[in-house]
Amino acid sequence: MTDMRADEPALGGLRERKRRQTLQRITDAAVRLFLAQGYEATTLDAIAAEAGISRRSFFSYFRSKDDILLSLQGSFGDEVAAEVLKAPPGSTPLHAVRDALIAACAPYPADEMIVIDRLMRSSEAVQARKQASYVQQERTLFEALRERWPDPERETALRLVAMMSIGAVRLSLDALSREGGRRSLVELLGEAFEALERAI
Amino acid sequence: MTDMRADEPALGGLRERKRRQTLQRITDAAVRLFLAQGYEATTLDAIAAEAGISRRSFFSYFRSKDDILLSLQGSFGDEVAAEVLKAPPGSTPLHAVRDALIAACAPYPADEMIVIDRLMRSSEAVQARKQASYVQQERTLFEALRERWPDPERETALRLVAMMSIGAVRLSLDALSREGGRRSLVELLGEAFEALERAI
DNA sequence: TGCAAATTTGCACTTAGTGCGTATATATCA
DNA sequence: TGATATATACGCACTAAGTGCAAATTTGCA
Repeated sequence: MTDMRADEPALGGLRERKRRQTLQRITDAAVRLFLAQGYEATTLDAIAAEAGISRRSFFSYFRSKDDILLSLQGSFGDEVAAEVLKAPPGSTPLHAVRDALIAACAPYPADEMIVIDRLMRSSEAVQARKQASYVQQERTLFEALRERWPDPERETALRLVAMMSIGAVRLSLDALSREGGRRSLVELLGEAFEALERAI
Repeated sequence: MTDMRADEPALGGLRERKRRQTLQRITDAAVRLFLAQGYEATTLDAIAAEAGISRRSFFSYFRSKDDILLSLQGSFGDEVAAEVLKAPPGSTPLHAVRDALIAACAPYPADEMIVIDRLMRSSEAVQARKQASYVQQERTLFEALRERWPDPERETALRLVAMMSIGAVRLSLDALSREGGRRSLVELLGEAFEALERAI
């Protein structure tokens, strides 16, 4: 389990490294238990024990049990927003977002996404917070779009682009889970945006 | 506080009537306390005491503290869906939804909506579940649309219509709160749909 | 009135999450 | 290297939400 790659020579001091390791250990332990016994049935005591820390210390890594699952989502929204800011001149907002999204999704393996999605559905509270995070991502995306196309006249239109794009992500992820991964997320996203453009 | 109107001659038996009264008393008590001390600072013990019931009985009226606030939203989504099913022949899906939404929103007073919205923002969990309820409403709306326009070819387009419509509701409610009620929800909804149609 | 069903309640329990004080490990600098 | 500051880990006691269960009370109805 020596997880240090040659090209990442132990970033930060020992303190930071240990912290990252512990964080990973907690996440791994939690996901293992969630898959084995279900989310609700897994107590924080069990997770802490499995990760080899005290119950109290858990809360210096996560604010709540829900946050473990939510952290699996990563900082997807920010990546997309950063990409949108770099959209080449002449491109349309919708195309820029589509390309950014597809580029950002491509690296993630579908089966992992499906597992995470299934886990998240097992808790109503987590599921709800996931929906809320879409709204947050929509906001982030809108801010990026407004910075890239600052014309005040377009503001409402950009709000709609953000809304429709995040909506497309949502519909695509739903479809991915529904279909059990028969088609890739990139493919589904492409299709969703195609439908979007046909409608427009 | 005799709350019986002449045209509603005590629906149901005494049991049902008392139950509705108690439900109302709990809601009133809770909202009063939330406004006075804030959501998080108000305990279930306090709500139960204020409503004149035991803490244990509270849970035979609401599944959780969050549910009190969520219940204030009403069954908006179902009303809209029912209205969409009755859309006149020849109307387009987007117009049908727009009209249904505007009709359904009209009766609710803006200031009340703003108060509820503000209360909901005071709890992250409640706010999250509110976003989740939008997703649910989107699903309900889509089902209604598919029933009214059953052509399988249009299914994806109808999914998008549902998404954009609920999105418009979300953006309009946000704007209502942001503007503090200077413009009515009906007006804001109309504007949102106008922008939507311009984009299409 | 008397019996069945629904409602209310108290009590004990589990779990999530917080505050606080202390011990221990790591970082920094002389 | 050693002293000191700082971050981390932990134990303990606490609050508050939510559940299961069984007894007590109230209501519906014959």
